[in-house]
Amino acid sequence: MTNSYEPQADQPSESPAMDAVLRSHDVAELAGTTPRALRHYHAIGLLPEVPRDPNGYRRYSVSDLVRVLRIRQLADSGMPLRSIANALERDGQSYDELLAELDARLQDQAKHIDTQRQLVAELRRASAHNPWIESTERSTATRNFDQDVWTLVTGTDDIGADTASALLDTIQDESLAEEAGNWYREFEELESYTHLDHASAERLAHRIADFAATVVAITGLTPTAGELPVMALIEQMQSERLSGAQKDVWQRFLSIVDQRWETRADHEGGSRE
Amino acid sequence: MTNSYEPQADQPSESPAMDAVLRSHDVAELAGTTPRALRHYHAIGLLPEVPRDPNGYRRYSVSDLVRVLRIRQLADSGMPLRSIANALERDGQSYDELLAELDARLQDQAKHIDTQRQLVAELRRASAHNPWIESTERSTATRNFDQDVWTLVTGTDDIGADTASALLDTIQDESLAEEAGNWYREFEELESYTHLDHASAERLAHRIADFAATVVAITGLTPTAGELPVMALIEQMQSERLSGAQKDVWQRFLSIVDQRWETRADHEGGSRE
DNA sequence: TTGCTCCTCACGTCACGTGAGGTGGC
DNA sequence: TTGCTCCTCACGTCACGTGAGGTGGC
Repeated sequence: MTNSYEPQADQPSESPAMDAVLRSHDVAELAGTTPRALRHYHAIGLLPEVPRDPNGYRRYSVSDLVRVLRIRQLADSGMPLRSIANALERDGQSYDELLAELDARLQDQAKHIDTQRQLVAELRRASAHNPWIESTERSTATRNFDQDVWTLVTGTDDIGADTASALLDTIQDESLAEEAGNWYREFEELESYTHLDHASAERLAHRIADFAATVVAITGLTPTAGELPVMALIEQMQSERLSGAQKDVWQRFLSIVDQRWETRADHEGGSRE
Repeated sequence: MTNSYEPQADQPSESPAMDAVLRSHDVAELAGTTPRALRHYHAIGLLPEVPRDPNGYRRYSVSDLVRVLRIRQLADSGMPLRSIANALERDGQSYDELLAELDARLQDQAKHIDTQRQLVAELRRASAHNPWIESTERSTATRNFDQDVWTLVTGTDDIGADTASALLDTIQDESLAEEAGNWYREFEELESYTHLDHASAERLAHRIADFAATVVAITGLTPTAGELPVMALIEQMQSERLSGAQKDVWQRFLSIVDQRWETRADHEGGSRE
């Protein structure tokens, strides 16, 4: 296609014969797309079929190019192809309404992405500073277990990630971290034992219960957390993966906490309902 | 699944039997998704197959639930499923790098949406105030033609939409709008004529050329725009859609402009190259 | 004859939703 | 027997990209 005149001798006309042929490649390039995309538009009826050359090549007019340009303007703006045909046959007023709707949808998408980025930020924060959970002092099995508990707590809706984080922060407090580390190490060492003698089990269970009491006192949390569905899941995971000795100690720990709590509730004349 | 103990008589164990079965619906609900999605994860190998009940139902453990929760956390954050398996078996350091990459991609997406919204805004501005083009004084054919020229000019890369807008604004200037409307109405009335007598054609062509000279003087644009590829397209569209009389007048107009320009270039001793 | 552009199928993409058709336990 | 949940195919979605296989003009 050139800018020069090419008068056709056989066809006298006052205007020059500007019959240079636009083929799919030309139209596509001018509109910033590909021949394949044009065929796609034909296939879905968005772009009417155009006449063919004897060899089957499509012959586009400038008017066809204009339609393709408009299709691309709207598609590049994020409008789905099946809305575009409709949009192009509207007049100013309702055309603008369509664009307003499109903009609203784009705004929703932007908000959604923003939400996703906040989730990513939360995941990064959680994985970055969870020294208690990530501590390399612990065995792989223990670490995996703790990470899974963390996922259960933060991933289900029962307990907010905030509450869980606050709890972890409390435990990581200097005055508590050492004692936590001590009983947890003992507990971890039971990993490969199916049984434990009564006295040792009771001793460790009480130690954990004392620690729990301290945490409860500091945070103001109540042990009724045991009634949350997610706690049932955690208990079931314990039965799936803890050793016999560990399960024994943990059951004793839970019994002690229950007893103490009931005693206290009686004293205060309160009820747990 | 309840929080109560259900000891199994045949199987003495120190820990309660927490063997409540998690089925696809349970796991899906706890993780905020659907059984169908879980089957999909199995199918693509993201979630290992789990044991079945005699009736073929899948039996999930809490550990399986944990994996699903992690899958959903990442998927909700916008990570594609095929990256998630990889992400879940990494340790802290490289896991965080993956999340950083994810965040970068999300940021790109946000920018893309922002670009799209700017395009929508441009389209709305263009359709909102183009009184010259949208004027109901003109015939449908003329209006369509002008709109198509506008699309060609703004949709291809030759001329910036800014330059085009500035040109339109100039024409819409009060001192020019009336004369523009006058000759354009005359030109439009030739819509259904194939021929026009020599004198009338010359008179109208000169009138248009005078107007063009005024615009050129005001805007400082040079008539070399005729050498741009998009001008060839516009000329071809004229040959596709203008009447014989209109094409005649337009060719005369172009000749007059060319002559005047060459004369002036000679006077100034300049050249158009 | 080789290279280039065009053509028509037709599969693949992404994360499931949605029937279709069938089965097991209340 | 009816209703519910689960199961396995298998198609549809969105806008083309990407070969596969073939043809016409230089």
